[in-house]
Amino acid sequence: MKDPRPCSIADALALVGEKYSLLVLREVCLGNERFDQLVRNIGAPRDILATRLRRLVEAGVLEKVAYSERPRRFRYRPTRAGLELEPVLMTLMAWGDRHLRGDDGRPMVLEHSCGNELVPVVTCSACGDAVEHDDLTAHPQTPGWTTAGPAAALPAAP
Amino acid sequence: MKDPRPCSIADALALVGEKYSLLVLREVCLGNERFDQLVRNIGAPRDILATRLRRLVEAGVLEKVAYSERPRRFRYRPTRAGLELEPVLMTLMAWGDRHLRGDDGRPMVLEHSCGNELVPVVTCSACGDAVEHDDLTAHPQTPGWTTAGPAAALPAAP
DNA sequence: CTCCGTGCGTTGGAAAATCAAACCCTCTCT
DNA sequence: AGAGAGGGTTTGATTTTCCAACGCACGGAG
Repeated sequence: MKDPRPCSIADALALVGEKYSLLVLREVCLGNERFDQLVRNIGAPRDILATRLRRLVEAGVLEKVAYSERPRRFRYRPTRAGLELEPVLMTLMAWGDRHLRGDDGRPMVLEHSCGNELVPVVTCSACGDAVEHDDLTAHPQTPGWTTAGPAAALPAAP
Repeated sequence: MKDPRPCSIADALALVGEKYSLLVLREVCLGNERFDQLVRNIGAPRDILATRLRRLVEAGVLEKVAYSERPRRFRYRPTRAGLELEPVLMTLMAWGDRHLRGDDGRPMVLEHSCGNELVPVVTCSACGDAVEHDDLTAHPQTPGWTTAGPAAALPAAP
């Protein structure tokens, strides 16, 4: 996943965008932290899951903790960085609920501590308003890149 | 990507979780809607990109619109459903900014209409508070599934 | 002690997806 | 006629995925 455009979305996806990675996060956030639970609940091949887990641990998203010596058994816990991926999961789930099923009911409902069913809304931390597409302006920080592309329509000849 | 657990996160990922799909969304949301722009800005092989675009169009996330007859030329525009994936992109970008770079500056800054740099926060639409992991309780809606797994620790024999 | 079951992976070979480069077609411009 | 842009498709090599089977370390039952 090499992306010509410098971009944190691409960088994040290079890490957690591989097949099953976000589902691993879903499970550990639900409290299912053991290898076999992950295999059963995600349906991933064991070898692939092992590979993903290694990567997520080395990236600091998960933590491999022994919950038993002799026999040595491990569980995978989300780190702070891992927990901070939950907003991604929530918005993804909300999108799936809205657009991928025809009111046959959601397969999972999240309850917020306020007592209501969680409907996640992305807001601007500065003004508190819900963020709409039209309210955004993108400012690339890398010289040579615009929102349109690399040195957009390069004018001068070499 | 068959997931044993009934889950909108898995369903959403089955559609937009393939390599490059979310980057396509990023580009069209930035206004880069032509095939060649997508190839250049994403760095995907042309054939794969063509495949992804077909899938996203047929799923109703993108719309293929001719912007020129003779020669026939197309652009890909986000539908309403496509635009509603932006919260996913925003939270993903924010996460990447926070955890994947050591303050060498973000590659892209989004400005909100309120005049401030956008820092996206996921809030509960009911109470308006920012959502933390510990504030959530999961309620599976599918009989046979708990947060722990399928018929968690099946007790009775067949 | 031997067999069974659990937990956590690794191994091997077949099947599928990805990749890069080349190719094709349709127009336009010079 | 030739060159170039736009929008893909084809080809063949390289990677990944997949899945079943195996390995190993233990604990308990018979």
